[in-house]
Amino acid sequence: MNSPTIINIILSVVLAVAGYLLVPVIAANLDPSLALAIGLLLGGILVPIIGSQFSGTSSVAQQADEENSKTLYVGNLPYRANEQAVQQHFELQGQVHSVRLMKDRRTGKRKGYGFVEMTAAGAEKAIQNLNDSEFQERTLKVRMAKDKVEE
DNA sequence: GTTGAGCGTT
Repeated sequence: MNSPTIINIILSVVLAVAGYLLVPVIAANLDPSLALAIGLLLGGILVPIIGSQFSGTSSVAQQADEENSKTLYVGNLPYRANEQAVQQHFELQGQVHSVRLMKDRRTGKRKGYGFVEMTAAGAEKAIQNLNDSEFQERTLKVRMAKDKVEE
């Protein structure tokens, strides 16, 4: 479950060893220990980027909270609503991890719906309290999101 | 600058 942490360590070591072995070939007069340091540095920079491509998480601190998080589908949002307002609205029900308002990739115009990721307890409360409730003159639709691995 | 059912992001 928490394999990203282990994978990060392994990738860091692999990159460090690779740097240790490759640098003498590239620059024969360079200190091998310096190559090891460069390898570790590359690991520290690249691994979080690579890891985020797989798990969607970039911080170890977030993983504990994301373990029991659920994604809500929120429809009928007003076009003028921004993520901050939506997040503050849902935070009244529980801890909000992320808010994604879907917009057209070309024009950037909002499509009027989005996804709110929050704790399981907060998600349940949000559905009960925020579904069919008023938000900036609009009646919200709040449900559990499809597909994505939940719970 | 408009619109109004829906389930998306590398």
